[in-house]
Amino acid sequence: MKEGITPHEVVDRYHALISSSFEQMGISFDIYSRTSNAVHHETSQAFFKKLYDDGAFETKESEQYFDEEKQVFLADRYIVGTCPVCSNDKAYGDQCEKCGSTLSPDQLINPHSALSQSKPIKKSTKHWYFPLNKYEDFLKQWILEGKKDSWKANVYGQCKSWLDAGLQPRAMTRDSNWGVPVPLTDAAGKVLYVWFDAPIGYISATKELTNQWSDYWQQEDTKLVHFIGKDNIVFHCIIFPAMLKAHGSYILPENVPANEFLNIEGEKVSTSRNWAVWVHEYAEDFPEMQDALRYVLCANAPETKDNDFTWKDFQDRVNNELAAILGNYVNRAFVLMHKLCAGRVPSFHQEAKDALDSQLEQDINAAKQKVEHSIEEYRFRDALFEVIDLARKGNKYMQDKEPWIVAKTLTGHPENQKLIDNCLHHCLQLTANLAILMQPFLPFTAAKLCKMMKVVPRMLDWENAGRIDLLKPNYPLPAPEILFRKIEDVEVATQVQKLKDRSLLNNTATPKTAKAAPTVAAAKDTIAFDDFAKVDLRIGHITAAEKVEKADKLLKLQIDMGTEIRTIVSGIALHFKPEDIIGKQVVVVANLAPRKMRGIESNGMILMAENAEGNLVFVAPEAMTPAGSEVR
RNA sequence: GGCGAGGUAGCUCAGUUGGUGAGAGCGCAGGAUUCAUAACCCUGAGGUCUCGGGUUCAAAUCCCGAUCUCGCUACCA
Repeated sequence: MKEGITPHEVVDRYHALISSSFEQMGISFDIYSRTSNAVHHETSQAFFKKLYDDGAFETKESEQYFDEEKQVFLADRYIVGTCPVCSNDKAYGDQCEKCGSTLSPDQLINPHSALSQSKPIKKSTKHWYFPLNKYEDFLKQWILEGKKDSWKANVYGQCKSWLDAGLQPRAMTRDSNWGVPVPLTDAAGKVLYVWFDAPIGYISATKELTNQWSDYWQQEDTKLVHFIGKDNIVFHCIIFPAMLKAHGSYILPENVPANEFLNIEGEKVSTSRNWAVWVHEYAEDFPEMQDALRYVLCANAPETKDNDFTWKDFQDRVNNELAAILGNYVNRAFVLMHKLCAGRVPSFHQEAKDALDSQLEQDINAAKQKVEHSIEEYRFRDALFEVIDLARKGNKYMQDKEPWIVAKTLTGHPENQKLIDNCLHHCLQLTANLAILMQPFLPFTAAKLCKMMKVVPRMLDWENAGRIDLLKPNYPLPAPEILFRKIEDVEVATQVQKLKDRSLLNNTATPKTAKAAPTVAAAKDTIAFDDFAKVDLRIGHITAAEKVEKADKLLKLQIDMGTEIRTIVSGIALHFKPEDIIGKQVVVVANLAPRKMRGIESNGMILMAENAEGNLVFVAPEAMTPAGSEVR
């Protein structure tokens, strides 16, 4: 949290920003709410109370150390005291780093708070645990057996992974002052665990929307579907359903079609590194082109695996699919109609109907079925493809019929006007169908088409799809407008450059870390010089490095300390290859108590700088400095 | 390390319960055309379906092993 801004103000700001971004892109919600509302507090508290009254929770009460000065409960590692085993007076509540003993805070002699140095009092704290393990059988049956065929492989597999590993009771309360208070008399200073109350927020929002909220949540024929990213699967598929089951009067999710991740230009999206395309900036750079972005994001959605958004691909898809296939189709249909049919919707002459006409009618109907089916199966990529494919069929139909060629025969054969009429009649009806089918994906373009076809928005009702009598014959239509303009090469280059420039800027200008840890002091307390002087910092040279087996993050380093070679285990394996760091200078905390990691004793610790992304940089002297040199 | 999801033409992806010579879109090459946003339409080239074993009359599809990518998880003070 930045200086002087309350969590509530942060929520306000982002709620507004995100809300307006959705609006700009034509994404609307029946209710777009937040969990800081009163109705949500009531709802989630009532939910909790119901489970509580039913005895669904297990409480675990424990005497925990409490810092009276800071008014917070202290996590084990924020308690320091004397180790009962080796008498080290800097032992932590969970472990003594000198002798490596695993400790509990109670074992410490003369414990004190690491936050304020004050002597913590023992205070009893109680937390309510939801015994997920008791719902394992239910979840296994419900998901592993019941959802095997309907849920996506990535979702099903992730759930199976959790269930096979075995579920544990999970604390549903926290000691904090931000959040929804636990609705019990003996729970002062406690709030609901965020993943307990957040999904209940869906229920709260429904209540906010309508008095009929229970129709959405308590009727057997309601389908509850969660559209989420893969990082939220466990909460929506395991924890929330178990909660709903425990409560007893709610329906369970029908499906949770979680998507994978979307990268940008080959890199993970990161707001802190500013590797992102911001909606409000897109809106500025590409005015009136919301549908272009909507199209590309949907056509390239990570439905089955992680995908990559690139501006080049954006350009290709907009230019080749939206502009050349869809936009151009509509345009040529309108232009031809103006040239060959006097600017009016031509009649269809049954007597001149041929096989191509019948085929097109079938195609229109089939397209509706396919789009519908795909949407119901949550296959939006496929659905969108079918929309474009229908335009493709329209282009082919027009090409096969060649009304502009037929027009040249009119002087000798005036009856051929019927062929032209039939062709354009169908082409226009197909355009109307395109408007309906594209509406869920490209609402701005659908609206534009309505205007061009001079029909009311109601024509876009889904039931109208497949019909070939949507436009009335003899109805005069205006000149067409261009639906999609092309994206120029320079625009692609500009966007890519923008992305890179900004991200670079962010990397050099240390971003604010946004660690949400309210019970932990942001800055450490002042220490006396004597305390600092106890730390023996030295320059070391890495002489050897190898990966530690069975540990992804650990490297076993040999460090030349001048007088000795030390073994230090460090959690940097994800950032550096062993062979690349040999010879590097590092700053070593030389008098840190030894600690065993993965069975290897580590004698000291090397200093690294870490940015908000968790990227590591060596802290080292600017110039070559002999091993063993002191750092002060 | 354990677990999950992926690895199919240059790119993005389809490939139902194993079975007619492996598909689509884009890109590329060639052709045709001009109503249209140098758009559309036609034709074509391109893949030892990540690799190695196995089961089978038959495997992209099933089994075992390896490898790469992403995620969850453990180990990082």
